[in-house]
Amino acid sequence: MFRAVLTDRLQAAFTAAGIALPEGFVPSVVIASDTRYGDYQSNAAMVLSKQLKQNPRALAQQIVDQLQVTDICEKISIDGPGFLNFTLSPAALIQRLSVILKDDHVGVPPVTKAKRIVIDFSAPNIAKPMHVGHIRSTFIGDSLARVARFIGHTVITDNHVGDWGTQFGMIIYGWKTQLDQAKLKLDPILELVTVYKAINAATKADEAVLTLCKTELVKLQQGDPENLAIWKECVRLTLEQLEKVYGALDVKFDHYLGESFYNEALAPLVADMLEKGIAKVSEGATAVFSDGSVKPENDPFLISDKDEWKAAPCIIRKTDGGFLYATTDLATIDYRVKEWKADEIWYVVGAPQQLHFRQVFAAAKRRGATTEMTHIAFGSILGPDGKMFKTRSGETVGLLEVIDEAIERARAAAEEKDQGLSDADKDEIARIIGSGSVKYAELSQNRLTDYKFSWDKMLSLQGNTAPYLLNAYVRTRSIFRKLEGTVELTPDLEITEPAERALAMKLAQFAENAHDVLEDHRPNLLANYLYEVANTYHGFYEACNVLRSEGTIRNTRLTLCEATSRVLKTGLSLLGIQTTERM
RNA sequence: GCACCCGUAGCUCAGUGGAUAGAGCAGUGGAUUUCUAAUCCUCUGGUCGCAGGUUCGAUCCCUGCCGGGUGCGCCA
Repeated sequence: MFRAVLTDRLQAAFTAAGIALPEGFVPSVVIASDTRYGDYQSNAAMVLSKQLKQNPRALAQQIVDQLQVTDICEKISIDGPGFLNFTLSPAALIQRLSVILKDDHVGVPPVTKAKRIVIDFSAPNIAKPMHVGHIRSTFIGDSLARVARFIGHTVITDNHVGDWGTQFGMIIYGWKTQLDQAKLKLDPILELVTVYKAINAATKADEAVLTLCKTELVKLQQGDPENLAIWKECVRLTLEQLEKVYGALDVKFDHYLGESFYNEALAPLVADMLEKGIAKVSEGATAVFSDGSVKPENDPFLISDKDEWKAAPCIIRKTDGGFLYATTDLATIDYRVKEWKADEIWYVVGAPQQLHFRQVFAAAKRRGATTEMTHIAFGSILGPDGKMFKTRSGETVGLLEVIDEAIERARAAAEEKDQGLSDADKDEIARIIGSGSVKYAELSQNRLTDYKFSWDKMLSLQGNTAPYLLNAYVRTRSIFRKLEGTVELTPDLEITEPAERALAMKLAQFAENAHDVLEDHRPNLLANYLYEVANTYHGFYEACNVLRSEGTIRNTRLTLCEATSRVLKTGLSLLGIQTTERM
């Protein structure tokens, strides 16, 4: 908010000073790297000085002479080689506080241009449990969806479940030959996984089993009633259980349009692409090749082999007539564009699939799609050996297992602290802290970095973790509980202590931070910001007693507490983390 | 081979074309008859993988190397 205003004012000052800005140049204003210099800073004068052949400090002075910011700044200075440093006035900060208190969006302005955004995330496979690898897609996708909605976009979340594919040959064969109905009732996914693993192992030992599985798959694809019924039951049972998991994680989807939903569209899609010359038949398969529209090194359909660029086609139909991952994705894009009128589609999928998406996006564009498609990639979660967790063999840590353990540890901590709460309250608090900790551990990290899975990392309750942020929130609420009766917060505010000012300043930055998150699809920016808010609040809390203060000072401090409370609660909710009044 | 991602403190990780590169953990020494200590404050800890280049200024951008990971015609 302040950043945007200062940017506008700077631009106006350039105009007023008669300085013509280069085409497309927008003076950048950022939060000051060191608060000693001010609250915000701009390097515009230094950047322009070369192009305009002027001394940067002299140029800065010209701008300052024309700058009209007295309504929000108490001081502007030119420092070092030509930095413009802005110090906000107490009045401006106070005004911001009252906005944070009253506004139902906590002072975060909506986007100027709302878009329709489809977000594709989580996407678990049928008959396979969600493991820690699903943490990233699920939590990052959910958080991005929350933030996008919060700042005014229309968001459609779609869980593109892996409910069709070659694994069903094995599952159906296993269902027919060794399914345990009793166990299926108890824990459907576990039983299906057990069966799948057993058959998978059997196919490796015995070629004949593999052939039988393939037969079952073909029958399914040809619409055999029995196999179709088994498949449907597998999907139903798995989805039912998945819904419970998502419920526990507080993750919601608008749609569950799995791969099977697009089956009917695949044959016509391939026919259409052949007809339009986008795809062609090669070695029996149908595939999309390079159209030579971009440089070879940027072309997803080319690969270099000994100084020679060779075709790296994207296959959309196998020699045996079967369709592939890419085919379904193309049909899915059609649907999302046509039915949902998507302006943008975001895929929250791991980095290893980058090439796949580059090919699919390029193919979709050749078919005329103008929708902006973004692959929001993330790094892998590695095993203790530093290598990728293997999903095929299934030797990974289960998602629910992690959450349960986290809740248990939080429960133990609550027990140890013993605030005299009921068991039910402790359970609820442990649930919020436990699942919040796991989410925060994921979301506070840069999505592109690979990381080693560690129980300690996921479950730590000390340091930069969810409990730290929740504890700050709890401290704000505790003060209001002690007030005995409601206190009317009045607009007469006065900032006297540095800790008060620092907190007010930090809270004001929420307006900018929420938008920055979507700039690069990075929830960790929000997590980091909230950590700073909590840290600043804890500092304020130690330095400034609220309840023992009086008059305007007390009113100001209470206002700061309420504003902190609102920013933390809202911010955490954008990460998908709930808050608790006590802990 | 080619493409993409990563390399920052003992460990786990943030961060940015700008001013003295930051947190947490671990280690150290303190603070509380509390507004909830799941807190705060000290100190210790760095050739930002290496070498060039662009720039007034590079850990960040470019090039080349080194190291780790991933992906590259009929799995999803």
